Amino acid sequence: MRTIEEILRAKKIKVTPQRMAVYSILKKTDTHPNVEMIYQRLKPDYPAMSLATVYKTVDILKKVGLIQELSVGEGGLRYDANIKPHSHIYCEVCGKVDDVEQYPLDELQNHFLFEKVKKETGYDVTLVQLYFFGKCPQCSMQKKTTAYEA
Amino acid sequence: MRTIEEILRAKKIKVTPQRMAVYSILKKTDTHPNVEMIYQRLKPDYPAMSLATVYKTVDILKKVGLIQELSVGEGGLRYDANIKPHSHIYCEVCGKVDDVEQYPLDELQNHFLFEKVKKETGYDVTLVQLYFFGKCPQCSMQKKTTAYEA
DNA sequence: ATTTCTGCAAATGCTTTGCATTGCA
DNA sequence: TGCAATGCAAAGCATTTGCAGAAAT
Repeated sequence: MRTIEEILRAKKIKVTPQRMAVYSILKKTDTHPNVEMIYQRLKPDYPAMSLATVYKTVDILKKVGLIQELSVGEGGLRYDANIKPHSHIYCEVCGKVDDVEQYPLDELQNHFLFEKVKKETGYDVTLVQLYFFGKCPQCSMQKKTTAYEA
Repeated sequence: MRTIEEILRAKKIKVTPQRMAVYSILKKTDTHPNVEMIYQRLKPDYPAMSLATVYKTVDILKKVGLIQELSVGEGGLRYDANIKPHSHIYCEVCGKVDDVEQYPLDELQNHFLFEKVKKETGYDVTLVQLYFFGKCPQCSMQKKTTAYEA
């Protein structure tokens, strides 16, 4: 089991406090933050940290395979340090993203399915993402108080 | 079987040439274009058409349920008039999006799975999207001629 | 006649880029 | 010391907005 520092150094990528900080934010949350959210959580401890650095850092961590990128359909992207296969669910009301362990993504992740898809499409398949969409418990409970109320 | 015009009028949405044109572009392609691509294909026949109108139109068609929106991880969004459950595959080299019929998305779309996910997450689940990622046949064949060549 | 939509242009907001300075190795 | 990364500010894009004129019902 290699440390993050070892993984980075092995790829000739310098280990900096900013990079470690971004990774540690992602490692200790399951809220799937986007760049702006990561930046805001970093600010108290790293007041000098630049948003551009967060953009560059998530790019590097993604390329190295330490984090995964999620595209839940908001325009922007979200990040997750949990790289075990698992799927996600997006609340279309509040924009929250939660993990879904229930569905056996391993089954989708397996070689046999990838081969099946390759046979149909001709693509070399390397990754699969499963997204659910709906309304989270908190938003469902919320009494409707908007202009759209019936 | 209601016509698109009827569906729009039933929701008090006016039927305009621009809206019909956007829908017809999507109806006759399986390339999952984004807003800019739709705009470019529309231009020859509708030189006065504005990009803003395309943005507004896909939004309306999506809300009405005539088209679906895809988020393949480029940042932007793509559109598909095929609203039958099916999954998609994205070429990470050229950015092409193809349909995948092979995987039985119906199975994922079914009530039982939605209930299972609801039981775990508490979410009211309304939609599922399955995305594959990889390299398309054309890009695989392409002799590597970039600076990154080995 | 009324209401909604379109097209334009401006505004907004997110992401990237260039570059001097700083910091890791 | 040498190379890479950071932080800043500017630039670059994509998307949204406001509104006057045009079009649909």
